[in-house]
Amino acid sequence: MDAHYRPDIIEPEAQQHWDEKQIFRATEDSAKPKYYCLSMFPYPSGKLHMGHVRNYTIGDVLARYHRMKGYNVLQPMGWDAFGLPAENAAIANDVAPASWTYANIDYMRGQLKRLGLAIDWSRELATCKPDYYRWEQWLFTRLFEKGVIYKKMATVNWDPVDHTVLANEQVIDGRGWRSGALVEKRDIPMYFFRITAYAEELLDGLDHLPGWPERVKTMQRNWIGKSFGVEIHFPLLPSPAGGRGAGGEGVSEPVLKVFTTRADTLFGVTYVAVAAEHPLAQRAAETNPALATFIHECKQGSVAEADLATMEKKGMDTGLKAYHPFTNEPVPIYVANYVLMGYGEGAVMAVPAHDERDYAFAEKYGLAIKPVIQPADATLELPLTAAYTEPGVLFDSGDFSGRTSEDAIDKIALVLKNLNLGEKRTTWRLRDWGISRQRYWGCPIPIIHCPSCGDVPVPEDQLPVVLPEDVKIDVGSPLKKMPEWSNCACPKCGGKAERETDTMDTFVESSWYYARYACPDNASAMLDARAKHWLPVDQYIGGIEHAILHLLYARFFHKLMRDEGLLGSENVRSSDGPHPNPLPPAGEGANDALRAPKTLNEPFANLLTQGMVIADTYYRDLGEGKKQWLNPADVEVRDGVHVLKADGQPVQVGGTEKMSKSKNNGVDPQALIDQYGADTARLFMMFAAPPEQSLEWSDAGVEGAHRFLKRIWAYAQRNQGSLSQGIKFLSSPDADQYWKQGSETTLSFRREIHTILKKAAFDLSKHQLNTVTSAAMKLLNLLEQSQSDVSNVADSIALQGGETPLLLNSQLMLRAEGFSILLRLLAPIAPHICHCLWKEIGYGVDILESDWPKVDESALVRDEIELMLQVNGKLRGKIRVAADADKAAIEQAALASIEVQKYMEGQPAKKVVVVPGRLVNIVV
RNA sequence: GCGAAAGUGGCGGAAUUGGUAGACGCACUGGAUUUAGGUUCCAGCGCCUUACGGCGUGGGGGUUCGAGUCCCCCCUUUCGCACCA
Repeated sequence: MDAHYRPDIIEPEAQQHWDEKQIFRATEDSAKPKYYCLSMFPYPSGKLHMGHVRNYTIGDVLARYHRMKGYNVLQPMGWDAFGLPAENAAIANDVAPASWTYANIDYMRGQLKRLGLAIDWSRELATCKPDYYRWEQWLFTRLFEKGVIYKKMATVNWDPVDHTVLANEQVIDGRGWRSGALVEKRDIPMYFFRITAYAEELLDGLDHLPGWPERVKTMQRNWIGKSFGVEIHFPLLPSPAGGRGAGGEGVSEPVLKVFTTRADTLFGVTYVAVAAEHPLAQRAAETNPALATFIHECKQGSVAEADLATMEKKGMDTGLKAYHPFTNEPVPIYVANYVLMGYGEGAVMAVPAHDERDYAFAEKYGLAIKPVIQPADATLELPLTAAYTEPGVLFDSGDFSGRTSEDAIDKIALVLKNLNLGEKRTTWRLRDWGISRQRYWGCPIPIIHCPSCGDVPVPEDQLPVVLPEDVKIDVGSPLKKMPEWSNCACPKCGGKAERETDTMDTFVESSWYYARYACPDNASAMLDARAKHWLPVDQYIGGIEHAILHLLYARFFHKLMRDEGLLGSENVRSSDGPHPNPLPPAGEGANDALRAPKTLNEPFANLLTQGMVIADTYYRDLGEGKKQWLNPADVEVRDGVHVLKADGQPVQVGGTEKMSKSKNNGVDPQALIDQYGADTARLFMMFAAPPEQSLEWSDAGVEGAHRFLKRIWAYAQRNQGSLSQGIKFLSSPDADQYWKQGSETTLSFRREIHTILKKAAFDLSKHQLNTVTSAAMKLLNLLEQSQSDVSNVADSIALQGGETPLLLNSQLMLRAEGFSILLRLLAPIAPHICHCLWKEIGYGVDILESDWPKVDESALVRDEIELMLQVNGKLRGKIRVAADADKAAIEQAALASIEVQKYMEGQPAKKVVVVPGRLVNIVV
């Protein structure tokens, strides 16, 4: 054994051992229960960042822990390889997106391997390879034929200078990021997934995901946004006296349809507002140049909802009127920039008295504000100074006055229905998923446009539609300039036709990769029986930023694949059933596996959303509001001042922010691993913060983590002889006898060790890995303290292999047992050093094959316990009582305590609260 | 703007889930070892106070014998908002 801890030597050795034994290769034929542990796959941006290291370390710790607990673990890895950055890099560096991507993958794969992750690399996949995306195209054609995918117009950001569609990210302050031109909205045809058809199921499914964080489920529920409301028709012509109702066959009275969740406020409507794209607005604009100009203005700006919601609310009167369905009074129709054509009916009824946005709009344009709702137990103070948005009781509302909001909504809907002027409706905030992208580096949409047959899906035998990789990129997709690629024959009529040149949203690839890992080598089917074996994913780990979109799309795809019969027939719309691979017998820590039933119609049974990695920022003012951001690695503290290492001059300290290129505060994980080794990097990441919280980078913290590993190494090195002696006693048939002969000190050390282990097992079940790490540190502290309990005599005898006095056996056992618990507890977090020491000391050949340490409950038993004494809730003292003392005895002992009597000041106890095992509170 | 979370020493964080606030680590201070730097080891370390003691978990209020934890209001920060991944 080397005298010094040398990660540069032991880490490659351990990794070579795992490689040669193919120890992480997962097979389907194991008798053990399966555990599919998946971390979100990386986009191959160039090199790993700290967020990756954190994500994959968390996943690896859970994978290794479950392996030691006796599960058949699958942990795969792949590449989310299509996407916008490859096209930007291609323009910047004059390389093809494909070769840039493949080079990045090769480099990053090497980095991941250097981290020592327990990954089954035989299942690696990259979404930009035809053997992956061909199945996405295949599924697309099936869904297109089923009508789950359809085409319609949709609004995008249009750069009028570059003549390209822009991603929201590429719109900065309403302008294109390269051209600087004011962005416009433009309608183009796009393909859509009918995700709204699954809205109900996606919503209900959340109730069957106990292993998901509550906040993620809440966010998804709100995103799906089921709301019950009323569709109301505002006639566009005044009603002839006495009669209303349906028009004749196929002919209907012209109406303006709106949807509202607050039908109770209907009598407070003072105007209606329509989107700029609404047909009514368009028609009015034909004869109204000012309105036409305004509508054109509304077209400016991005389509991002955050922009739409924060922009100044503007509107203009169309001059048209709609007629109140009950009072028949005319109300003006406004065009408003905050009404979205793509949402609901593209029109809203406005009730300024009871809606904040409508109130502000009415104030601005001098529209009437008519209150119709008041609190149940009070009257409104008039005139209103702000919208009253709470439900209440109706007044000034015709026959409905006096009803509560809830009651009125039902009644109003009923009357409207009888008049054929509306009805109750359920609406969803969720919109269908538009997946067409006018970009090159993505999966081609497998559609052929034929002048006579229309949109024809590419037949199965012509798949995949291969994306040409050897291209030059400038502005716009090269596919649109490659007739040799896009010209083709119509599969139906054989006539001249053209391929679709749009590609798919990269979210499509990441919506099903988790299933393909089960069978990445299958060239004849998207999924096979192996997918049925491994799914659902038992533990999914990734950033909280994916809480809504990616996780919702993946859940949606799971249901699509199920309905295609791809996940095994018994998985189709079935309820819970027995698990084919039962859990190992319940024991300590058994609650850690929230195992999913195989029939769960969800892809991810348990979800862990890790926080981001943040770091300090430093900058120098360059004047004119410009800042030069300096990397933390180049900054140091001299005499309490932050200075740049290069010139020794002070720098400004910014905030602590997410590691990013723009703030230049990223710390390169490679440098960290090169300097300290993978185990230190992993240990620091796990220790510095609980997985779900953000993690603040700290060089000093890394030093601390490294110091701990060095201490472990030194301890093992120093005690090698007595540890192997202890191992012999532990495995001897007399072990129990030896424990019984242990000194009080030895037994109390052992009690502490097992208490720490028990707490660590509990923490692991909660995935609270920072306190598991601190448990390992506590164990080493204890073992070092207990050192003095074992005499030097014992050490030298043990080292010589001679007989030890009986009294010392338990002390040697304590060391050997404690250290073995420490190594096994730490093995998932710092696998290399634990692998090496386990073998060197002689615990066994491979720590991965050892059992997870068990708590010896008999070691936890104690005779006396300490109770806190409180007087009026304030801590005033402590007493020791027998562990089995009853309440009366405890109360008596507490009242007799000198500290308590001092603070009672002779007053009688009003009440005595005894919390067994914890405290006594005396109220005077 | 809407939706969701988080605020605890100088710092990262812990608190057996309503019962000893500050585990573990970092930083710092003192000491030992070392020619020195580094390393390693030992001790101390919430704030105020000479002390007795008091105060203390973003701010304000409430429930309770007892609140970091539960409820209400406010402030700040972070994440998401459908074409970044």
